[in-house]
Order: sequence, then C-alpha cells, then structure tokens
Amino acid sequence: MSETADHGARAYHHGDLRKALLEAARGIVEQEGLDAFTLRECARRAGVSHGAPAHHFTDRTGLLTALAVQALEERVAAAEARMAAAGPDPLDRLKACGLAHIEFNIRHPRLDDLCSHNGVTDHSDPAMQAVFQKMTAALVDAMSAATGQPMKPEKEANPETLLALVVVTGFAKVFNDGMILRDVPERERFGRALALASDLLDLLDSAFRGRGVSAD
Amino acid sequence: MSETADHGARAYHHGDLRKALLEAARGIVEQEGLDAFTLRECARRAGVSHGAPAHHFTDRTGLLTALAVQALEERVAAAEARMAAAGPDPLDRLKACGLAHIEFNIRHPRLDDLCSHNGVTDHSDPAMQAVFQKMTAALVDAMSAATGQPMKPEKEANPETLLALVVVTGFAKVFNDGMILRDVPERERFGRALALASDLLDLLDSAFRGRGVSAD
DNA sequence: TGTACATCAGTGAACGCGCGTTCACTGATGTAC
DNA sequence: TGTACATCAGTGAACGCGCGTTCACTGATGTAC
Repeated sequence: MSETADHGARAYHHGDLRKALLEAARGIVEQEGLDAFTLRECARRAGVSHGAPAHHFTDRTGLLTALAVQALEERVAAAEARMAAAGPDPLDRLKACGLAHIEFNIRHPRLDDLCSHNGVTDHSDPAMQAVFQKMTAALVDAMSAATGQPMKPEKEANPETLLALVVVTGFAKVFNDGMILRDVPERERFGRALALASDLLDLLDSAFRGRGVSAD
Repeated sequence: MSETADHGARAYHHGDLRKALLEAARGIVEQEGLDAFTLRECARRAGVSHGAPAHHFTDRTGLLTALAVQALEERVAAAEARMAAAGPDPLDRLKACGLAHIEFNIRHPRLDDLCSHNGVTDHSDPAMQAVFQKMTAALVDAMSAATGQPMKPEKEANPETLLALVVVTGFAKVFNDGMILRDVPERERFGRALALASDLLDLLDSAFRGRGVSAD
C-alpha cells in the first residue's frame, strides 16, 4: 500500500535516497510552505532516519539549494518548450514565454518563494548560478527578438520590456495572494487564472503591435 | 546615550512597553526579515526580560498581528493622503494611489511580506479585518471613479482594473527581488525605482485616456 | 563458485541550542481613607 | 500628609519541544582473488 511496498524486502539500502529526499522536500515546501521545511520532516517523509540526509547533502542549505536548482531548471525547460511550440513570430514567442512563467508561478507558488527568498539557499552554488544565467539569457533573447532591439543584460530594460516583466511577475503574485478569483471554486481557479493571464498578455501584445515597438 | 537614557532612573516600569515592543518587532522584521523575528529577540531589543511581552500580547501571533495592522494602517493613510493631494481628476488620483502603494512596498518590503504571509498573523482579528476592509474600499472607490463604472468588490475586475492592480503589485516585486536596478548604487536605487514606477503608471494612464476606458 | 575484505549508506543515541510559554515572585504605582 | 493595600508590570528560573549536526556503529553491497 505504501509507495515503497515493492521495495520493502530490501530494507537497508534505499536505492536513490538523494532523489527521494528531494521529492520529500518538494512535497513539504509545496504543501506546507517553506517555513515547514525541516531536515527531520524531510527524512521522515522519505522513510529514513534523520541522520541519513547528511550522506547526500552537506546540510540543510545544500538540500534546499538543490531543490531550488531543480525547480528553476523545470521552469526554464517549460518556457523553452512553450516558445518552441509558439512558432516563429517574436511576439507570439514572448507571450508563450510569459504565460509559461505565469503558469509555473501559479502552479508552484511555494517553489517561487524558495527561489526568491534570500538566505535559505546558496546563491553562490555553481548549479544555481548556471541555471540563473540560462534563465536570464533566454529572457534577454526573447525580449531582444520581440522589440527588435539588441538588449544587453547589464543595461536597464526599455519601458515595454519592463512592463512585460512586471505584468508576468505581478499577475502571479496578485493571484497567489488571493487578490483576485478568491471566490472561484478551487477546481476552476487555475484555469480561470490562466485565461485571465492570456487576456492580459494579449492586451500587451496588441498594444505593442499597434504602436510599433519603440525603445524610448 | 541609549534611547532610554533619560528614563534610566525609573527602572522598573517601562512607560509604554507595548509601543516599544512593536517598534522593536518592526525593526527586526524590516532589518532582518520575518524569519528572524522571535519574541525573545524582540524583548531583548526593547531592553526587557523575555517574559514581559506576555503582559501586552497574548502570544507571538498577537504581536505580529498588531504589527501587521499598524503597517496596513500606515499604507492606507499614505495612499489617502496622496490621493487627496492629487486633485480631482480620477486618473490622477488613481495614479497617486498606485504610486503610494508601490512606494510603501519598496520602502518596506518585509512589512509587505508580513501582511501577505499566511499563518504568522491572525486574519480573523477584528482590527485586521477592519483595515483590510478599509483598504479594499478605497481601492474600489478609486477604480470606480477612474473607470466610470461602478465596481462591485465581489465582482471580478475588468481588464484595465486588473492591469493596474498587476502593475502596481508586480513592479514592487520585480524591484524588491532585484530583477531591475540591481547595479545601481544603494542611495540612488530608491529614487530611480520611483521614477520608473511613475513612468510605467503614466504609460497606463495615457493608454486609458487614449482609448477611452471601457469595461470589456 | 566461494571467501575475505573494503566501502558504502544506513541507524539511533547524544550534543547543545534557542524557542514560546508558564509561573511564583516582587518592586513600583496609584488609590482609599 | 501619612498609611494600608490592591493592582499593575516587570523579573528570572524552569518547562518541554523540535531542531541541525555529529558520531560510533553496523548491515548490505561490490570487488579481488
């Protein structure tokens, strides 16, 4: 009945405890929130003694950092897949990218918290830096193509780019904090939110197309 | 030298420990973040034994709830003052309202965390409900006046209203998470952010004025 | 195929820590007379 | 003005708790011969 039932016989060694711990950690963070995460609860969920994680992660921060990296990689992969499916039009691709990020943030609000929260993860971790860089590069490319202006990461964005970034980031927070769609039944909330987000991005899209996109 | 130097003589009774505890709590939350808040540290900062807070707040949650209420009242007062100073034009007033909320969120990001974070404060507290209701009512009024449409709180917002809400909320998060203006010297960051926010709201403003504001 | 042995990946007891909360206490304050 | 007394607002010791981390250990696994 338990998820380890068919492994019950080989008791002592786990197989892939590292993976199991990451799954447990993700479960805690997504279901109970970052505050509820403890190494001990994580070990408990993985069905293992609380000393065991030390064999796979240097410490609490190490485990949470690995989880954040996993989440960021998932986010980037989703955005890239959506953009590839969107076809060649740069504004279509930008919208697909925006929607993908919004969807990730409203599907996994606690993972977004984890990645945004300073102090609980190690931002100097090489894997962390790599995935951050990958995410930034993808965004810069999409923006450059959509605005027709080469966008340098170190320079500040033009108003249109900023607006797009703000809308994507803001919509997820507005939804996750319950400022909209509060009274919609739980099973409809997600779909309704995605539809609203799509409308909002269309509004931006048509504004960009209508005016021609300028950099000032 | 200490802030209580001139009260040093009358040692035993504090004067207004409730207020002092709230100030200490605010200092901790704003400087170190919500995670760093403990009743004991709070008492330490107020220069009082760790059992003392129990005479003024029922428990940890009670103190944090009082702090959140204080912060929300400050936010609402600032928004109302800015709107009053903005004159009669509904769109000017809406912009003033939006800027006031953005300014509060970038000046006090941790207080915004505190108010958004479920579980650490008591949302059923009467003072909490009152100030939330006041804030919502002010927003609905401003939106209704600006769009010319009576907006019912229980109905979902029209796209323009949603866009305004999203931009205000999103800009603060984009800035606070370091997605923009990361390399600007600390003493310039705040002013630059406010100027950017103002530009962004002007962009919305002119879009609203140009199209005429419609509800669909 | 069998045996010896090194390595790996767990266990579980123990550590010290800071926390929120409780409680008997006591010094200071204010009020009644 | 002086005294008795109730109330208030602190103190500081004590409680139990769960945490992260460490460590000696041991059972399982894989490899060499």
